[in-house]
Amino acid sequence: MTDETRERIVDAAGEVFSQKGFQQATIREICGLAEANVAAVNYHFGDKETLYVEAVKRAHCESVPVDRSEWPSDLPADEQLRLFLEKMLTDMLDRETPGWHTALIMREMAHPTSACEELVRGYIGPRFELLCEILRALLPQDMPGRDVTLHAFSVIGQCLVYRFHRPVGRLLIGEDEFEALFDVERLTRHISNFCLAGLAAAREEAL
Amino acid sequence: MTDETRERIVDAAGEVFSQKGFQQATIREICGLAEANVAAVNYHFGDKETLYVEAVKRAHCESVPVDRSEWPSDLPADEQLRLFLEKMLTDMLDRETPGWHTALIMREMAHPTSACEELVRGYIGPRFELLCEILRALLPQDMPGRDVTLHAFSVIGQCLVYRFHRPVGRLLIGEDEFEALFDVERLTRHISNFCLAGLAAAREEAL
Amino acid sequence: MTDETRERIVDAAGEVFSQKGFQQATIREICGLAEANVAAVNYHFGDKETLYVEAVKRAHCESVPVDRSEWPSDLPADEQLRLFLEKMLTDMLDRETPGWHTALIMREMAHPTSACEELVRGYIGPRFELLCEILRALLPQDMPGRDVTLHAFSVIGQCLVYRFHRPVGRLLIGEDEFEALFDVERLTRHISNFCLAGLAAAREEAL
Amino acid sequence: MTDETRERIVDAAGEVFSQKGFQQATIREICGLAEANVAAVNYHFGDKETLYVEAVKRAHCESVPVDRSEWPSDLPADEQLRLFLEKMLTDMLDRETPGWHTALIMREMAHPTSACEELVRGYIGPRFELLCEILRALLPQDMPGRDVTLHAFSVIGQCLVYRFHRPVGRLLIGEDEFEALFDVERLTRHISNFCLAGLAAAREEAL
DNA sequence: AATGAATGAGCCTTCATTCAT
DNA sequence: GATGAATGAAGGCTCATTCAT
Repeated sequence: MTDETRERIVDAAGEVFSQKGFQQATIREICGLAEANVAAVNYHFGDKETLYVEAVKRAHCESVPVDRSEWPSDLPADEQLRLFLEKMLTDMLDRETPGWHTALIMREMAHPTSACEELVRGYIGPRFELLCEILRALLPQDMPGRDVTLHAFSVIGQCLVYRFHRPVGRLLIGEDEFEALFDVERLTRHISNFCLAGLAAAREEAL
Repeated sequence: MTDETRERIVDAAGEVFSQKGFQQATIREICGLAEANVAAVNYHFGDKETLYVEAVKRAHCESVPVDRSEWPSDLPADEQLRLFLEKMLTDMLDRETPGWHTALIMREMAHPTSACEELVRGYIGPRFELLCEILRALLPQDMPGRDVTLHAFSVIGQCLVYRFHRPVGRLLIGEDEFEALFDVERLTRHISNFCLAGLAAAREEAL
Repeated sequence: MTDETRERIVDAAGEVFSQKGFQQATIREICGLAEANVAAVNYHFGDKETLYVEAVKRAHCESVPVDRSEWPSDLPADEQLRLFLEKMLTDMLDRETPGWHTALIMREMAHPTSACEELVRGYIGPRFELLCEILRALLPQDMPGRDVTLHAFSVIGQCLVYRFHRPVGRLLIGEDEFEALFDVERLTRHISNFCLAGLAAAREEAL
Repeated sequence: MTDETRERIVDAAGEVFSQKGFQQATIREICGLAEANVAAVNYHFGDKETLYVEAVKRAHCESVPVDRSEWPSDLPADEQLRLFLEKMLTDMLDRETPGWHTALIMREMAHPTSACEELVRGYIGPRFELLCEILRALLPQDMPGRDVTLHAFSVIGQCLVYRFHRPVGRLLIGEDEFEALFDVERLTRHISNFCLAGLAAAREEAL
């Protein structure tokens, strides 16, 4: 009850920021949505930027953390990759997820601000680490870290493209056609197959 | 003389828009760079958005077109893919290229506006078509178009990630480490190997 | 405990008001300095202006009063004038005096507010009266009060100029040069000599 | 006609600034008075402060300059001093003078801003120089410059007190009584007599 | 008695746009 | 054809004040 307004503002801010970005979003709109006074932002956060950082922070703090103790590390590595992709694609593409949390994180990935550093530390970093570990099990043991990284980016890039270039994709192959691709299961299958083949080739080449 | 000003404005607009984006760029800055009057934009283009579209248009019109007659279609398909990747990565990553043309196109890919449609028609589309044709030669002939598209996105996604998520990448693995990856030759080699393995696997699976 | 906060606020207010003036000072800064809540000002004083008046009141209440019983009225009038000037200049110019009391009074003299009336009654008035009495002893006995007043203003004006137009003075004759004048002894000597000559002339003329 | 608005704004700004000071004056009020748009200030001057400086500049530029060639240097020095005082007091006290020019200059003398430096250079400085020259003719020739300065401040101080401490004066001796003193002729006579006696004493002492 | 939270009015500034020449 | 001048809407922010506890 006491800091209900503060909460409402962060929530509204996340909503608006995730849709319009930092510059385009206005404090007035945020406060309108939060049914709060414009001055409340200044009171609770100091300024617009701090509010933005706060929203980003909440976005990743309230996201399901990568709990390594819960990760099925005993699964075969290829299954782990499949699982990883499924989770990642679900997070990014699932239109059922109502909140603005992921949307804001994604926006921050495209337009990093001062909030990005912490986002990388607390959200992106751990996930990236996990992916690298999985890949390492699928790659030659003596492969230099840099090459593992290249593979990780290859995996990630194939997912991100659907999130960040959706409008271009819709124009490119037709709206319906593109939207039909937004099927987590199908994409998971395709990308994991595609990647596993690439990884296997790297293994063979190393022999 | 008469439309020299117009030209200067479009050029300055491309410069500024590509650096700051549509909203952040101001007409005053553009006109300052173009040594023109603030009112000139509205006089010549009507409004800011039209000027933006004009700049995007020029960006892709003056880009080297994908001249299919010049494309070495007689090369082996895997060589073509390698070549395609090299060109794409060079365009996107080469810091030597001074102009704003590519930068603006890339920005439009991330934040599509009304200008995007034409950009897809005149710039992205043809390149995407070319890629799909190359891939079709490397994939089972009876593969449905939708699956070819999936492969095309897999190829493109691996390239775009370096362009659009550079800041995150730098934070993720360290500035120097990440910049060291920005080597067109290395990336071309990695991505083409990775993709060719994936494509080969799709061929085998179809047997 | 109960009105300790109140005291702290008045003290902080005097500090801040004396440095920044009424408008420029903010309740937040005052309360920050007093380690009190922003609402405390309105709670204890009603509004900002009342607090200001309170600070001015304390400034002159806690100032050393002109205790006529202690004033060496038996001294020769010219010595009394010299003493008066020395006290006045010391109060106004002595940089050693740390408190905000005089500073606030001086500010109020330059920008009178509603607090001024009481300040005149309790602080300035008595001092002015004393000066007039001293001058009357040095002027023709039948001189009209209005002319005595003129002389009093002449005396005061010569002192105030150093307090209120210091910045201009520094620009006018150079910073170091001007600051060198800020020597109470020197100024006392000069002004008293100057004035005594003027007073003597008035006496002679009256003969 | 062309920059009529600009002129109107400076004029209105001078009016408002001279009455309310820099902080208290609002662009809105100034533009309201000038019948101009708020944005016009930004267009013509960049910001509020620059406008203020501009107003101060005009205030002293349009003031009657101290044209040394027109100054009656052949008059006896005591007559020159009388004349100087008359002019100074007229400028400062004459309620007939309609413009805001002097009022703004006076305000700047009490609360110097960045505009003060130029004001001293172009307005106050020359007048001060003139006064010093006059005084030098009335003081021992070998008197150190610093002591001449002291005398100059004594002269000026007696004038300024009527301008800057009028409210206190009114409270001190009664409104009507004080306003009755605002007679340029009477003040000129008193101050010049008072000063000439002081100067004469300094001469005699030097013998 | 005292305070953290919230408010509303207002300020300076910015910007794309329009107007008058 | 082209521009300097002017505009109105809006934005972020500040501040004294009030409210609810």
